Amino acid sequence: MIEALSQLEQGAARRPDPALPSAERQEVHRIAATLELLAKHLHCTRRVLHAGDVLYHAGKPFGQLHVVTAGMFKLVQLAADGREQLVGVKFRGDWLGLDGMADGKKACDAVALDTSEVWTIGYRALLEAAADEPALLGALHAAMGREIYGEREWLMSVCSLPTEARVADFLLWWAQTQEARGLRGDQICLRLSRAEIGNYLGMTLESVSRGLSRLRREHVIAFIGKGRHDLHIPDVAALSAFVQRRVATDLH
Amino acid sequence: MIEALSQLEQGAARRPDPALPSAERQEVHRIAATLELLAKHLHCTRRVLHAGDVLYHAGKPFGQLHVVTAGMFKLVQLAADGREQLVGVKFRGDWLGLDGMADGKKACDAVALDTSEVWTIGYRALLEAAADEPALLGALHAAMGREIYGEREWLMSVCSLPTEARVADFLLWWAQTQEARGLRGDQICLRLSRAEIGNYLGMTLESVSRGLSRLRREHVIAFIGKGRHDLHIPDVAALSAFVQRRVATDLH
DNA sequence: CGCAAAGTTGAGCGTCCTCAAGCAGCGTGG
DNA sequence: CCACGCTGCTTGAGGACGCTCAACTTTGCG
Repeated sequence: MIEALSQLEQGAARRPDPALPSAERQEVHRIAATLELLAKHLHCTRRVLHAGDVLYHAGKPFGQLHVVTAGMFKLVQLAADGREQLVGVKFRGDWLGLDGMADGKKACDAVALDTSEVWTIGYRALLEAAADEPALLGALHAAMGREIYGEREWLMSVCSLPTEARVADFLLWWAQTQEARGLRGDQICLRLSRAEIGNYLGMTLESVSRGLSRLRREHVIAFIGKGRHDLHIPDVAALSAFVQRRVATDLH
Repeated sequence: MIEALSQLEQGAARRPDPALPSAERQEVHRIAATLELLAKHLHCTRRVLHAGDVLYHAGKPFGQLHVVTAGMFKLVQLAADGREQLVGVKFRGDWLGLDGMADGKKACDAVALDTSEVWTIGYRALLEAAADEPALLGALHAAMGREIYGEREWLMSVCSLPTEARVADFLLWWAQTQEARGLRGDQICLRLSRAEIGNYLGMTLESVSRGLSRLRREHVIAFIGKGRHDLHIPDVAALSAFVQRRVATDLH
């Protein structure tokens, strides 16, 4: 049981350091190791979804966990009073369905944003297999810890950054997330509408549009092709600097 | 291992306890059962802290988990650029230190807001004990699931409610949280300064003050005593209605 | 009693939202 | 093939909400 902790307790040294190649490698490796672990000890049902497909709906009984192996998902939470909130965007290596552990029911919808693949595993099966291979638990717990930490980071952005910086910070996060997974860190295919981004960022779609336009005008980003969904980030550091400038002036 | 799930998977079904009136009793019972479980199977170090005492600092190596048995804690996260964010307030039954599972280091500071008690357990010890009593894992996972869900709920408030409603929603959450734990649901001792509340809610301390004043003027809340920290909620439903009114008009 | 710290309240202003018009991409059908 | 309409995006003008700045009040503590 002790070995289970190696992954968890040693993973430590990592801090979000922009574009450090080693950090990138490490994340890629971590994900690959986790998937290998799952494949080795569990029966993983693999499923391919296309853009718009719903992996699960809120309210569905909990019992399965999913790991994204390719593509992207959005998580949408619905409040009793009808408010709808985009609460997360998930990439390769992220786990889906963790929120259902609270009360046995999924708390949100998970919808594919692109052609995606998930591996589905039973929660019970995971626990049973963990008796033999405790590292499985380590992987689950690390995923949950990342989920918690990531949401807090996000809350900080929403609470402390003005709209344009929030848009920039969002793109920065997206780019770094992709890069950490071995994908291109300088190019983003936004598969969310302006309205969805605005919902996620706590602003109107017009503000998102204005923010993106501002970034384009300052040559921090550039649109690719006709559509306004694919964009290029010539210099990630410049994007980061854009955010920091707003923080600094805001803290006065 | 299967039995471990009873708590998790059936907890959803609202345990049939017709005599006991509310979800309140259920939550109280759940917490008591969890604490009993921990005490029975683990060596829990009990520690009392006073207002201002730091339970742990960010960056400290992960290895221990804490369960609040009395009092209240705040969680403060510090960003690399100096921004400080209050990311949570924790009461009896809540777990502390879960965020450290992501990368082996605590991600935030935990500070007692009042005279409080925590039970501290080793993560390794928990895993080892879970081999005999799988319900321990169920408790841990449920706590993490609640953490994730709660943060998403909070994100929704911050993103979709105007300032005054956010203040009201915050008080409502606080009152309901207390009530669910068997404490008074109509009385709140805010042990946070206006500045801290503002930080948590993503607004300035002046806006918090104005929001509270507005609620007092409309007799939705009332201050108790000289200090502006203790307040009374004559009608929780009215507080809830105050929030909903803002949602409705905002959704136009 | 006096000082420091925290909270309240008001006035002015800036950011962001609202409303509205115009534009671009794209599928459909004449 | 282009007209057409639909949807989503952009941009502008005006206004409202919330922030800034500042004065004042209250509380708590030596």
